[in-house]
Amino acid sequence: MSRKVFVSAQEVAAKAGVSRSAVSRTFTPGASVSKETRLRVLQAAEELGYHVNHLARGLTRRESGIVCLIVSDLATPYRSSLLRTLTDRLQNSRRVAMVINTDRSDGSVDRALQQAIRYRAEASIILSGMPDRSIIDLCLRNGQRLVLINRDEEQEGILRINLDDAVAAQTAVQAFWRAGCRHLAFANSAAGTPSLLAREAGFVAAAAARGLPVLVERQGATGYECGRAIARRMMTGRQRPDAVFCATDLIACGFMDGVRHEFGLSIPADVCIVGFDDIEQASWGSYDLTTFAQPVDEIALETVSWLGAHDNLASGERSLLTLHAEMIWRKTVRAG
Amino acid sequence: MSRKVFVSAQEVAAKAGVSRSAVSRTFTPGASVSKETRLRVLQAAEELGYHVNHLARGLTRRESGIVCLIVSDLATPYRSSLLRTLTDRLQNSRRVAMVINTDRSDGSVDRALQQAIRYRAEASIILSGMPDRSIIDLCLRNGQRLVLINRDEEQEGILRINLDDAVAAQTAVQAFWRAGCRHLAFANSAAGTPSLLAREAGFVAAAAARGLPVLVERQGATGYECGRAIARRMMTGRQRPDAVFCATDLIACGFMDGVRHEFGLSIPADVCIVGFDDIEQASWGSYDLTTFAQPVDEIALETVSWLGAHDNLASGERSLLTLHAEMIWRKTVRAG
DNA sequence: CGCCGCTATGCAAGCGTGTGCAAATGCTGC
DNA sequence: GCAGCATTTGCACACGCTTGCATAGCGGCG
Repeated sequence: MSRKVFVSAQEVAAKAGVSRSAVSRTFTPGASVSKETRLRVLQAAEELGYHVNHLARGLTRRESGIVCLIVSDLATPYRSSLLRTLTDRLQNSRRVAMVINTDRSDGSVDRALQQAIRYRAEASIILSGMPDRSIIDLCLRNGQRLVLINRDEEQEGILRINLDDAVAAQTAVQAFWRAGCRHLAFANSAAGTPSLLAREAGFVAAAAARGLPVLVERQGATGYECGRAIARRMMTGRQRPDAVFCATDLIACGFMDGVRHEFGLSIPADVCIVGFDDIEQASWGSYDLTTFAQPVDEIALETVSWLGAHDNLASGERSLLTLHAEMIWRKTVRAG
Repeated sequence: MSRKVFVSAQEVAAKAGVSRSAVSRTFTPGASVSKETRLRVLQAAEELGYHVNHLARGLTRRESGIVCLIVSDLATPYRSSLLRTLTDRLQNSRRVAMVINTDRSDGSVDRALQQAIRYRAEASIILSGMPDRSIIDLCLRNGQRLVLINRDEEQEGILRINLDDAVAAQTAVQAFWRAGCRHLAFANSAAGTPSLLAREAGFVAAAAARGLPVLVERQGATGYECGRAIARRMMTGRQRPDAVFCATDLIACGFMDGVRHEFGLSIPADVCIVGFDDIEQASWGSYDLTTFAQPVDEIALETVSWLGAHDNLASGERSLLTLHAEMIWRKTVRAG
């Protein structure tokens, strides 16, 4: 019944009594059509239910309008909120998002990426914490523009968006100091992601500047369970910290739950905590976590605006963007 | 530099010393090519970095391999986990996911959907709670197959996947009853989504079967805040419930935080709680929520398997699938 | 009136593939 | 050696669209 397939520009042209070119031009912004024919075409198109075939258009124009989002741990609060904002912004700029899930470690990632290349995606945005070098190469070699979020890769034609992790870490140290904490610790995962490492290094350095050592713990995959595991280790250790900076809000949530429910300690009286990301759960009553907000909106904005700038000629184009992560004060750090 | 654009089958053919058709057939499963030429083509393709252009292929084959995921509240735990599983499953079946974000209420949704139609997406999967009727129509009218998840639309050529919400609700009532609770309540949002309504109705009916009335509260948008608001209302009301079934885990989390932190009550001693979805946070130490698990894997599996069955001829095809939501026992309901 | 310049339109050549059809090739059995 | 058949290959057209080029129309100006 509705298997009547699709309407082509040809049919619209026939119905409107014009040439196929006229139809094409009607749907091409900036083309030369008279007001009158444009109207007739639009009406005919409306009646027939015509939609420009972007496969064909992409073929001739050599630009597909497809942007590919390469993401791992998609179901994680921070990632999913970034994904939401990006898809929203992209579709508001007349592009469309194709998402590639890199959770599996078998060959399916490569296969998926090749899929994206086959669709001639114009750009890839990599949200994945640790994209293979090979993925990046593949994208570039196939003429895609590339945006890396929180990732360390220096190369031509790619935009990197990072956060001022070191500054944030310093702010955290300062907050802890004012709260009277002198036994600092850092809770990290074993993932080794650049941004996580940067926070850790920044924290250690800022603490050292005040003459404070830092107990660093790295364990497991970035997430809630990792926080709980670290809580167990730290709180049974010889020297209990009284302030811990968690590399991630998820880690912080796990850490807080561990500290409270397994050790009966209270926050911030016994131990102060600061997280990073400002995921939704950080604001929930059970946590009320002081943390640093990922400037998700800004990231998305800068990304699509960079995609919009087609002049990828000058290799001197500003390719590294460092955004600010603002501290959100809640209740897990004692007032100074 | 890498702006050398793309390699076409023509070039591969030249390099391999065969006709372009041979190249095409090499990359078309089931086509007739001799082992020998296939090998030569593959090698040439490898060296040149050739990737079949799916825009062109989609054009002639009249199937794009694109599946469109229409989703609202993408950053929500349940939605994002469903999205993750779906993208994974899709790309494992040689398809690719295009996501359309319907959070904004302005025209951008329609625009985005039209975008998907323009790419000749083969199917749309609607995760959005309340898709406009017009969206559904548009998809169908353009020859897409349609999968509706937790949604009530009876029509030809579409697959509906629902949960046995009523059974779950009945199970919840039973659990509450065994725990000795006699003052039941249902915490719902004002969204009016079919599945939410089904849970509510099922709960009320099952309670009535035992002669128990149910205090029903509907408020705001589905989410954490909604749960907190309802907690405030219910706990200041004349008759405090001692058992509440929350339409969603997010609502349950908000409700629990409200009950605990604003009213100092304890769970499950003072009030038993059951949620729905089994989001990750439900298993966190601060909640340890007894809830019903969305069979996310099963949903994704059924979806792509249905997409794989190309015989959409018989209108009598099984188009409604009711999956089971299993109860996950944790700590928010007293043992029977 | 003739020419210029501008805008609107149509023609036709692509864009990179898939695929039906016919020709070519190779193999088998007589 | 030849008919008969299966397999492989190439040709050429189709898919639906964009766009350069040429042409037609038209108003203005000298």
